[in-house]
Amino acid sequence: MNRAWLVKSEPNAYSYEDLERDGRTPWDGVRNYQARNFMRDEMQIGDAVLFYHSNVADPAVVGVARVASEAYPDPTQFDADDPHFDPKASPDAPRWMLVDLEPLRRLTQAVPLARLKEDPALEGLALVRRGNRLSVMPVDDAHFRHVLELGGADPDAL
DNA sequence: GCCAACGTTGGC
DNA sequence: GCCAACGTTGGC
Repeated sequence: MNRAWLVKSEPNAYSYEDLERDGRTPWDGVRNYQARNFMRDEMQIGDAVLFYHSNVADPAVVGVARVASEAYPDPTQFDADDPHFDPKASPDAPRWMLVDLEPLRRLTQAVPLARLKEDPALEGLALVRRGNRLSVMPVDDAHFRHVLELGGADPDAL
């Protein structure tokens, strides 16, 4: 049984359209231990991932992606020219792990944060918990299915 | 190990 | 641009 997840991305930096264009992308730059642990320890190939656009006028879940690789070291941690460079990491002792993501399908209707917040069926969804700053988080299967339905997608047809 | 200072996230 | 929430850092 695959699990479901949600990742946040600022569309100015990397949008769902960018993921569709690229076909596949390493989910790099995550520098939070809890988020890393989810990717490193719990994500499995084939898991479904809600793709959320943050830091925009109307933040929303806009598409579904899929985990496309096992976890491996985030190469940006070793690159001194990269903004996500971590001087305390080395190839022998990597600190930050990531997985690759592939686009599955864009939602026919984006599901805005405001909509998620007001829906009693989504109570407990980590994204709408106050003060939540995680950029990678697990999503209950029932919540996942509900968000897809709100977005006009059939959860059984992924 | 405590905790104040600081930086970041992200909604509004 | 503001600011609340939260994680990290570093002095002690």
